Amino acid sequence: MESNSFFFDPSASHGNSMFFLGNLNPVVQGGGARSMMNMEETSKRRPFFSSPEDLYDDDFYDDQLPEKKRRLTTEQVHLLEKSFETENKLEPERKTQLAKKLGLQPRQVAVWFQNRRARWKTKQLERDYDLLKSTYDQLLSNYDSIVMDNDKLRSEVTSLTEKLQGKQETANEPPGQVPEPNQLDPVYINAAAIKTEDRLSSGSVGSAVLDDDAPQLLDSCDSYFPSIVPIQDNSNASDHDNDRSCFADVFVPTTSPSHDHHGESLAFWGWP
DNA sequence: TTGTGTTTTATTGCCTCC
DNA sequence: GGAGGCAATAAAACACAA
Repeated sequence: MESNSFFFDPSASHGNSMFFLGNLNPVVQGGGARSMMNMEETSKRRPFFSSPEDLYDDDFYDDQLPEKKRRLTTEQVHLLEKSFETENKLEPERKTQLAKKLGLQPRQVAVWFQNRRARWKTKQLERDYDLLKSTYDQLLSNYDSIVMDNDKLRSEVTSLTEKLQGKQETANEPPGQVPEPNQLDPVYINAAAIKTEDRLSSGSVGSAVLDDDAPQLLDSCDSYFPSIVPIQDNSNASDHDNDRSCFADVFVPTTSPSHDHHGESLAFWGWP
């Protein structure tokens, strides 16, 4: 099985387990331990899982490339992936079983799962970010079209108001002849319609002209999107959730995602 | 071939849970 | 206090463009 076939031979007399787990060979350690090595020590480094006997074996030097941090074979990775799909946490029994099956140290299996969970979490974060971004973009586009509609309606109201005032002035011209408003007159109907509509649409500038009794709201985020801003109580949200924008609460998922075997991410986002 | 960026394997240190 | 998880990190292995 290629150059690293010894991975699959747990019965081999290398004593790999002790050699690896017992840290008897500092030159094969990674991370901080390695960083402390000088150049001379580095040049003497031997492959992973080599036994003291191997180090004196010429054939060993022929067979094994120096400085090897061996990757798992595709078969090993495949089996580990399958196992990870079933359950992303590793109970001691399963770890031992998998290690035996793969010819790896239980520690290696545990490390692989640890790293795999980290990779999965990163991917999940990317997916969540993409989802949030597309939701945000869609909301932004909706907001823009609503603003445009609103501007259009406002200018319509203004022009109709001006027309109405002009008509009234013309009608008042002959002294002593103040006609009763004819309820069938299109102008009257229009004005009444505007008045009703204006009451329904809170915060229109036009309402100030037509109806001083209508509620006067500030032209703010709150006034135009009352249903968006305070959707739900976020009192138990984390600290960084408190500095939210007008749209922040819109991103609350409408349904809780189902708990799958990767429940870790759900917890990460604070979902129950 | 070589420089550089990415992925994978592994360690370390800290934290939490039992 | 030991076991296990996670974040941060190192370093080998790998991919790939110039």
